[in-house]
Amino acid sequence: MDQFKAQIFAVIHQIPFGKVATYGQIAKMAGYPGYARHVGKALGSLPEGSRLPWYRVINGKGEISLKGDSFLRQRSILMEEGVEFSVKGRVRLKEFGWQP
DNA sequence: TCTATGACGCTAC
DNA sequence: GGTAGCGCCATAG
Repeated sequence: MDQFKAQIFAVIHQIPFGKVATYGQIAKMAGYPGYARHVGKALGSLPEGSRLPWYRVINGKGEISLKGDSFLRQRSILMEEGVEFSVKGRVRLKEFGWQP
C-alpha cells in the first residue's frame, strides 16, 4: 500500500506544467489499473503543505471532483497554468490531457 | 464476516 | 452529448 502511494505520487510528480491527468490514467501508469478510487483516497490524505501537484489530477470527464474551497483552489491554480475550462467547468482533455 | 463508502471508470442506451 | 447502471478495491465501523 505504501508502495502504491509511492508509485502514484511519482507519476503525479511527472505531470508537466499546464497539463492534467485523470485518476484512472495515473493508477494505470503506476502499474495499478483499476485503482482509480485509491488514487483519490491517497490524495485525500495528503498534507496541505505537500509539494505534490495534486491539482493536476481530475476525473475522467475532465471535471474537478472536489467541492467548495478546495475546488476553487484547484481551479484557480490550473487556470494560472493556462488550463482552460469550459462553461460546464470541464477541462478539454483532448487539448490539456497529459499523453506521454 | 458484512456493509457502507469513496477526489473513479467504462459501457450501453 | 448526457445519464444510469454496474464494476472496481482497500478501509473503517
